[in-house]
Amino acid sequence: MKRKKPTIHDVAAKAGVGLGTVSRVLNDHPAVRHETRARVLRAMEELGYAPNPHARRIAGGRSYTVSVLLPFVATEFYRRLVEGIEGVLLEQRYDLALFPILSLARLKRYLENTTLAYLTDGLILASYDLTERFEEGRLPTERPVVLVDAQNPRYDSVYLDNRLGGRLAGAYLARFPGPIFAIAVEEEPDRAFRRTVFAERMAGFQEALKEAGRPFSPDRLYITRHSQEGGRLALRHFLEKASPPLNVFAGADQVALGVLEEAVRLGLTPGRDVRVLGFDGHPFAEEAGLSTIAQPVEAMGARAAQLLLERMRGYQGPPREVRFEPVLVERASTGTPPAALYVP
Amino acid sequence: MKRKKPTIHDVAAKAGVGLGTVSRVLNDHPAVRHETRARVLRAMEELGYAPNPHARRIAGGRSYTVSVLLPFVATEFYRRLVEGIEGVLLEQRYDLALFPILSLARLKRYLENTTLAYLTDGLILASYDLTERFEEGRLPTERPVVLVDAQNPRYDSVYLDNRLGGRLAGAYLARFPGPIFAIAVEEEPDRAFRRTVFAERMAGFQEALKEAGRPFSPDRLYITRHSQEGGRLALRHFLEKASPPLNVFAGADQVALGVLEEAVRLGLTPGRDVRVLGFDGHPFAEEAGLSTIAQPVEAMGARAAQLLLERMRGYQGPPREVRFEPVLVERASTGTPPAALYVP
DNA sequence: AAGTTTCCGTGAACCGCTTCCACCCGAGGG
DNA sequence: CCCTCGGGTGGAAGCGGTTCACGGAAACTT
Repeated sequence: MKRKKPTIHDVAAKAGVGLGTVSRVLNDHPAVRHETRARVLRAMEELGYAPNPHARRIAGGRSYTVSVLLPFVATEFYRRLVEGIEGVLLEQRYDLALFPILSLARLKRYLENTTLAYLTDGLILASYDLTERFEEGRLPTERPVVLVDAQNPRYDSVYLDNRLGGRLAGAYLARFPGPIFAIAVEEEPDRAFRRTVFAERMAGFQEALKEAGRPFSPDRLYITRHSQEGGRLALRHFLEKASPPLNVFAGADQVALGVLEEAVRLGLTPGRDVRVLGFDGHPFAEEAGLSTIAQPVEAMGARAAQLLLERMRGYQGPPREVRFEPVLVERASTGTPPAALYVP
Repeated sequence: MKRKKPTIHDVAAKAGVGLGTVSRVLNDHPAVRHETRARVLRAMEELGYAPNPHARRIAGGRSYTVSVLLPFVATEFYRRLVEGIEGVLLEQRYDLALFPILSLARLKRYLENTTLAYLTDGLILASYDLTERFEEGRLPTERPVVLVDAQNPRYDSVYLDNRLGGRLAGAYLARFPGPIFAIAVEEEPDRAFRRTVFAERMAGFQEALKEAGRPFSPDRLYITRHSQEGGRLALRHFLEKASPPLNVFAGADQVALGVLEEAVRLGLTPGRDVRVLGFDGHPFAEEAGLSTIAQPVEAMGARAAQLLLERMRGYQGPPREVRFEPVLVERASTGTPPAALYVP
C-alpha cells in the first residue's frame, strides 16, 4: 500500500488554505501572514511534502538545479572544480547535476536539445567549448550559461591564464643551469574534444625562455598522454639527448610525477640532477614535494557558480570574462627551498 | 527576437493532426498510420522540435533519464563504473545524470526527497548504501533503484565478491617465501560514508592465509589512506619489521603502486625483493606491471544499468543480487611471469 | 444491406506547480 | 459615513506533455 506522494493540494487542504498560498510559502513570497505561513509549513512537515522540481520548472518556476557538463575524466582537476561549484550552490540551496561527456556519441546527444541538461535553471560548461558546434555559437537553451576553463565571447567565462602560467614556468627554469626540456600533453585526436590549454602553456613557456635569452628548441619537446607513465617515458627520452643536470617542465602535475619517479628509479636526485616543475597545483603535488604552477581550481569553480547564480537572478549585463592567475609554488623537486625532497 | 521553443501543439498544427497523434508518434505507439507518422516527424524536423523531459515526466510519462548517485572521488573505479553504465544507457537512448555526494551536507540534501535525483526514471546508487538511513530501508522514491558495489536485500544489487578477492590474494601470496604484509585502506571517519569493501578484502585474505597454514598476525597490517603515498609509508614501515624478500598485499591498486615506487626508490627489485599484489585491476596496473586482483568494474556498471532498465520496463520480481567474481592477474610485480618488471 | 470489428485519430482531462487576477477586509482619509 | 488603498488570500488558467474515452470510416461478417 504505497501512499502516493502528497501534492500541493494535500497541503492546502490540510492547512485549510488555498493553493496559491501554499505556493507562495514555497517560493518565499512576502505576502503571506506569518501565522498562515507557519500553519502551511507545519502541514508540509506532517505530510512529508516535498515539491516536485519537474512540475516547478514546467510551470515556469525554478527547479533549483544547475547542470554541469564536463568530461568525466577521473582527474583531480574536475574533482576540485566540482567541489568549488558545489560549495557555492549548496549554500544557496541549489542542487547540482553532472552530465558527463564520455563519448562522441554522448556528445552528439548533448548537442540535441532534448536532454534534461538544458532544462535546469542554469548550465556550467567545463573545459569543452561546445558553443562552436552550434549555429551562431549559442547553446540550444534559453537559460544562463557559464563556461569554466574555457573562454568565450558570448557567455560568461572563468578561465586560467595558461599562457601566463607557461611564462612563469619558463622564467623560473631559465634561471637554472643545464638544458631545459618540456613535456606537453597530447590533444585528443577527435576535434570535438580538443582543448587548447596545454598548447597555451607551452606557448607561454617558450615565449619566456626566449625573452630570457635561452630559446627553446623544438626537439626538446616531448608529447605524451596525460599520465605518469608519460612522464617516465619522457625523462628517459630526454636522458638520451643530454646528461644530468637537466630541467624539465611538465604541462601537468600528473605527468611531472612520472618524471620524478623515473628519476628516482634511475638513481637520480630530483632537485639536483633533475629539476622538475609541474602544472596544476593539485594536492598530491604537495605530498610529492613537486614544484608546480598552481591554479586555483576550486576558486574558479566557485566563481563560475556565482556568475551563474547572478544570471539566474536576472542579471542582464554583457558577458564577463574572469581571468585567474596561476602562481609558482617552489618545492623540493626544483631543488631550491626545503631541505631534501625525501626524508626517510 | 528569441523564438520560443516549439511545443507539441505547434507540431500538431503544422502536421495537421491532433495532439494525441503527435504524442503517440513521440512514444512509438503502434496505432499511427505510417504516412501520418512520417508527416508528424517531418513537422518536428522542420520546427526543430524536441520534447521537454520535465513535461513528459510530470504528465506521467518517462523522462528518459537515469540518475546515478555516487561519491565523486577522482578515482579510476568510478570512471570505469560510469563508463559501463553509460554504454548500456546510451544504446537505449537514455540519458545519464550524475549526482555527486561530496559532503555530508550534500548527503543530507539527498536524504530529503526534494531533489531531481529521485525524479528521473530510475536510480543507481554506487558504493554507499544509503538505504539504511531511511525508515524501513527504502529510499524516498517510487522509481526503481539498483545498487552497485553494495549489497542490499530490498533492491537489486550488483557487487563484487570482495571476500573472494581477498582469498585469492591470500592463497596466492601464501605460496611465496618470506613474511607477508597487508595494507588496508582506512574507512571514512564519518559513519555515513563508511564502506565495508576493504574490510571484506582483508577478512578474506586472512582467512585464506590461515587455511594455508600461514596465519596473519595483526601487526603486519598497515592502515592508510587511499593514495600512493600511503603505499610508500607502508613499505617503509614494513621494512623496519622485516628484511627482504617480503610480500605485500595492498587493498587497492593505487596503494600498491606506491609500494612499488617506494621499493624502486629504495633500490629493491619488485617481484624479487618485494612482491606486490594490488586489488582493482585498473588500467594503470597493467602499465605498471602490477599483479592484481582484478574486478570487472565496467561489466558491473553495465549489468546494473540492465537491471534498472528491466525494472523500468515493468519487471516486478523479487530483488536480485548479482555477484561478480574477481580474477587474479599475474604480472611482474610478483615476480612470476613476464621477464622483468622494467625494461629500459 | 445492416451490423460488427478494427484501425486511426481527436481532444478533454489531468500531472503538480506558478502566476495572476479577483476579491475580501480593515485602516486611514475626506 | 462613504471611499480608497493595500495586504492577504483563493482559485482559474496555463506550462508541455500523456492518456483515455470516444467517434468516424473502412474492412469484415452473416
